[in-house]
Amino acid sequence: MKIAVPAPFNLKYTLECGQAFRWREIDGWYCAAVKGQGIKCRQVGTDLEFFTAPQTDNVALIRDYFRLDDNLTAILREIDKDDYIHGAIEKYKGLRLLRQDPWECLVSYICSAASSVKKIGQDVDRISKMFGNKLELESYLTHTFPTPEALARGCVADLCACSVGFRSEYIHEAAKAVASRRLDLESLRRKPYEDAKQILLEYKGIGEKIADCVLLFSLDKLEAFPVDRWIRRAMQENYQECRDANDREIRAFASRHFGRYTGYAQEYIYQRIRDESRA
DNA sequence: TCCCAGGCGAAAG
DNA sequence: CTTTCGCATGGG
Repeated sequence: MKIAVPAPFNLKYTLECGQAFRWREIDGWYCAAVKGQGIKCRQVGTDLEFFTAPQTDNVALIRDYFRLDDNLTAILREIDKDDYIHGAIEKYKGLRLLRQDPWECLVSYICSAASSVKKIGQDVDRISKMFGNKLELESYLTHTFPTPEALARGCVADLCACSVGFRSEYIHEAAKAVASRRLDLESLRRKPYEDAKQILLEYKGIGEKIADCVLLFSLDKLEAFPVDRWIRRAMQENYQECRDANDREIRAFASRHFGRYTGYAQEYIYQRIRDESRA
């Protein structure tokens, strides 16, 4: 299956920027399990070629997951407020936020605390292999991310075996909350950003940064601006107003500086600071 | 071997 | 209220 994607669109930047953790590049194709479906895809110019399974040719899934309805040109124009982010926009133009599954996103970012992008992917893979279902797509073998019920049924020791360490109890508690309907992640999509965030903050292991990541990467809160150690450094070093700012002040500055799409600004800045410090 | 990693919660100031 | 420290584990 092949669809034309709206420019700008860059699949590599979108899948390798560190917002999602289970994509693997094999022979020029990106493969992953997304929302219970296997996806294998590649970009050829302005086309996105893909396979999905077990539902074949699932265009709706692709359009939703890659946020193809976002007018990225208009969004980038709106956040292009200064030289620093302008440089990031020029270099990473086509990077799109994803609309991930909220449950997988929540667990992934609970795993992200004091970890690395590589290890998070390993953790989520181990969790999927232990608790998820087998999935085959065009000879690519993987596992779906487990349902909250599957994780809630498991024990904390099994999660520990996935090498998530001190995060295992946080994950298990979240699984029980979602499986029991005490926490309805999908309902947060319809609530105002601040209300949704306060609900997530009630759970152990979910702080300001992780809540913002879940809201931004899976629940359509483009006004969220997750502040991690990299973003903190980038903002303090490049914005006079943030020189001595704490995380709360950095979020407040970003919100008034970049406007309603500050979450997109965060992802472009994250890419720039990561690339420049890798050198 | 040592240090760091898309933080967080609890203790201490 | 803000700052400091311990936390499990794997990778560089």
